[in-house]
Parts: sequence; C-alpha cells; structure tokens
Amino acid sequence: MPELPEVETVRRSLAPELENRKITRAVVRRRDMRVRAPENFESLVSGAAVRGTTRRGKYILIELSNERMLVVHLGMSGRLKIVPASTDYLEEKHDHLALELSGGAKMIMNDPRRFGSFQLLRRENWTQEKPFAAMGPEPLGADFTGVVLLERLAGRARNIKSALLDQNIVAGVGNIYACEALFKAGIHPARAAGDLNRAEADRLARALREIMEEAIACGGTTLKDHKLPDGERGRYGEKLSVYAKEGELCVNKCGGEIQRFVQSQRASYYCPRCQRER
DNA sequence: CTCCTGTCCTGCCGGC
DNA sequence: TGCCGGCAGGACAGGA
Repeated sequence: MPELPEVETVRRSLAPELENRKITRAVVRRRDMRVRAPENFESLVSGAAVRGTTRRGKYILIELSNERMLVVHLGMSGRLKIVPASTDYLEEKHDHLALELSGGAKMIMNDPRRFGSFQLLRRENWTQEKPFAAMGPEPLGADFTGVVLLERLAGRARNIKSALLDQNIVAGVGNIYACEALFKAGIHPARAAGDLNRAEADRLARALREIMEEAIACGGTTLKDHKLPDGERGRYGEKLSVYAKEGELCVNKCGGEIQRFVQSQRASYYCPRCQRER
C-alpha cells in the first residue's frame, strides 16, 4: 500500500501525537514481521522519549532519547493508529504493536499481511545500517534532478518501470507512482532504463517530484487499506491518470485507451499513444 | 555486479 | 451461499 506520499502523510499526522511524549510502555503481540522485531524491543523502548520523527523512503523514523531509532515500515497493508489509552491493547485483529504514551494516547500498528516491520537501530549511524546504506536519493530532495536520475540509470539494461521500483535507485517509489510518473513524463514503462536521454530524465525527475508533492497534499492515495492515523482516507486516488484505469480513455484526450500488462510480476498501466516504446 | 523469479502473509473480489 | 483462483500499493534471498 504505502509509498512515499502515504508514509509521509502518516508521519505528519502522527508527529504531534508522538513528539515530546514519553513511551511509558510497549506491548508486542507478534514479533514475526517481515523483519523480526528484537526480543528486547519492549525494554529498549520503554521509558524513552520521542525527540522527533522523520522519513527516509518508505520508512518512518522515530528518534528516541536513548540513542535508538525506531524504524517502522508499513509493508503493503500496515497502518498506524492513535487511540485513547483506555482502548484494549488487542482490540482489533492484526494489532501487533502498541506504544503507550504520556498524555493519554496509544499508537498501535496494525498489519494483516505482516509485510511491515518495526525495528531499532542505533541513532548515530542509522544511515549506514541495512535498508538505508545503499538507498537511492529522496525524490523530493533539493538535490534530486534529471542529471542525478540519468546518472543512476546509466548502464541499466532493465526496464525503467522496475528500475523506479528499486529503492536503491530512487527511494520511496512504488507501483502506483511509478506508473503515474512514467505517464506524466511520456515514457513507456518497457523502455530500457539506461536508454533514457537527458530530456526524458529531466521530465521523469520532475514528474516524480510533482506527483508526490501533490499526493502528499491530498493525504496520499487510498485504494484499499491506506488510512491516516485518524481514520481519514487519502484523496489522491481521484487524481490518478493510468493506475488501475485499464480500458479507460486517456486523460490527455489523445484517443488512446489505457493498457495493463505485467512487468516483474507487477501490473503496469500506460497509454500507448502518449508513452511510445520507440 | 545486474537482473529476474519466487516467496513471505492475509483479505477480498469475481466466477462458477 | 460456498469454494476457489487470482490479485494486491513491498522487499529480499537466491540463482542465472
């Protein structure tokens, strides 16, 4: 489910609930997530204060006062909820983690598929640790340009769609926004990544930035699972051009009909008139 | 190195 | 109504 815009909107609405609060108690129901949570998770987290929150790619980073970084990934179906302290810990099916906070609220992670994770890294060198050490640039970063993208795609034989999904090439892009950005840039998803020219890389970098900024402003895309911690849905789904639009007429009024095909076991959607294979 | 395939897990939807 | 196959927004290991 959650790509960069969804993760960022979750982080933003979570931040005021967490920052400067103390984690008075942690309860773990299931540790066997995509990455297994450490056995001493509860004791490492309990008593720590939350200094701040940030995001890298699709990960939410919760900076603790005790030299640890709590790293949360929502996988495909993960949600973070803020509930009153009086709520039962195991209230809903697939509630796996609860953090009791000073101030009378709890943060609960719910994830039916358990593709998500919560883990702890050392704060001082988290950027050198596993998922982050090789991760590509942030598409919303000031230094993310067509030139940078072109450089990272150079020499790649694989198709541009799967390259965009590779977190080590660009961070935070998932299936929806990869399809949408390629459409906006007028690039066919099956093109070889290394064959893009400068103008195409410029358009693609710009499209990624603009789409993600707009999606964040809309609270992300809710197709199914994604909800903000207060239960609200993201509204960017109304603005999608090609994703899950198979058979519909292209929004560019070119007369083309949106096609669906599978690349790397993932559905791709595109307009055959606006995105030429060449 | 690079790239592709299969797999982890549960829920939902459509077809019969 | 019930069962079954297919599909889902992600990431990683393993092998070619």
